[in-house]
Amino acid sequence: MGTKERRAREREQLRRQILVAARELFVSEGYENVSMRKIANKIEYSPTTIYLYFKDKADLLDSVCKETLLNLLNTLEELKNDKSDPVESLRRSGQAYVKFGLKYPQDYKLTFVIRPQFQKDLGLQEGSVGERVFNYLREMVSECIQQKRFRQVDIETTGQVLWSAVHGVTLLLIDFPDFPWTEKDKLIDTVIHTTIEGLKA
Amino acid sequence: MGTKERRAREREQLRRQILVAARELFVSEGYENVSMRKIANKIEYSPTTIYLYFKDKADLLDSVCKETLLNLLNTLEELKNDKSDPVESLRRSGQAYVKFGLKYPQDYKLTFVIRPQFQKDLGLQEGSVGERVFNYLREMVSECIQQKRFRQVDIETTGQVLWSAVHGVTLLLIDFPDFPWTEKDKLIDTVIHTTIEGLKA
DNA sequence: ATATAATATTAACACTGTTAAGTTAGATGA
DNA sequence: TCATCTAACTTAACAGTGTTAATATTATAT
Repeated sequence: MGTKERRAREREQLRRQILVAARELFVSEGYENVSMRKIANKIEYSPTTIYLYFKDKADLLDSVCKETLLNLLNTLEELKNDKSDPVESLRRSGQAYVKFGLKYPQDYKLTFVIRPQFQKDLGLQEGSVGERVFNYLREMVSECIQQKRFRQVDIETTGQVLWSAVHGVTLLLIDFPDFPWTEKDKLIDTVIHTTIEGLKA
Repeated sequence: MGTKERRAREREQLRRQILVAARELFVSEGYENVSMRKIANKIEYSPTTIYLYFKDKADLLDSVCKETLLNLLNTLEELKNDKSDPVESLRRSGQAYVKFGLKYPQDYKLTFVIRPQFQKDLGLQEGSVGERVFNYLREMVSECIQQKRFRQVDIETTGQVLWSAVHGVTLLLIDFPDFPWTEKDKLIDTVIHTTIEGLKA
């Protein structure tokens, strides 16, 4: 009597299919240029079927972004083996963060700019992926402080400062591609280096 | 024979009326929730009249944002009399920038996030207001370097680093109001202070 | 008064997100 | 086996979108 399980599996499969189609379209055409009908066409279902799996378009976006955050978290945690000095670890994490944003610029914008516009009250709730990402940052920072490599600043503020820096440079590079930037990698390096220098003991 | 002038004046008046109505609605309801019909209703004209004054909705947004940039520029240039030490001047400019963004969060997002999404190729063209804002930053930075208060870094990169920092913290505070931030002013201070410290000689 | 130019409106097109009602197919129980 | 029930999906519709073309109105110039 595995029919119940099979049904559940099929259900999950279609849900994923929708999610994949939605992400592809959001990324290639931009959230506001993607209609439920376009997504439906892509998966060869009627538009209203999507509503059996997601509350509305914003919910669809929400799910896509949660996946993105999970990908970001995995990317960062791959660096955790790195047992070099904590400041160098933090620097690499910053690099990885920006690199992730520039590798998937549309996903990054969806997650950190578009989503907050539609989904209010995402204040990093208990156990969310967003919280886990920020916890990662906290650990990195905490290590630097414990080892007296940074001056005695509080962990929260320091984490937020670092986040501001990498978020800022990532978004600027994405949003103003025609601005006469310094060579990209140099700019990213300098942003991270400058911030870290400013935090040192 | 001042009828031509009067007509031109009236034309400009209506143009401004549209612009004001559009900004108010964009700010209170968000760009994507504002329809041409809503704007038209507000000024008691038919929707299509707007198209006699603006190419399309994106053009309307564009004009609103140019105004915002001008306001930002004026806000910053008021500080120019400030003949205190150049590092302190720069710090105050950073403060003013973030403060402006938080005072008009929707306008800030329209200008620095929404507009680039619709208006491609705004790479800081010759003589634009955006260029003038960045020039302001260049001057501030250049003064710090000339007086040997910063180490010998190139002006462009330094400017971009500072912009990244203030842009980042501004957007984060706007987009994630429910995040457990350090006390706002302290965070802003720390972001700017840290960046400047990292640039010092 | 009439022709001309500028300005504004009406009607329409092809879309949008979303809901309510209706249909179909497969599993369940007798 | 047959009726029933239920989950999955679709059709039709609503009120709204940006934008264009054609039309109407108004004010100026001749």
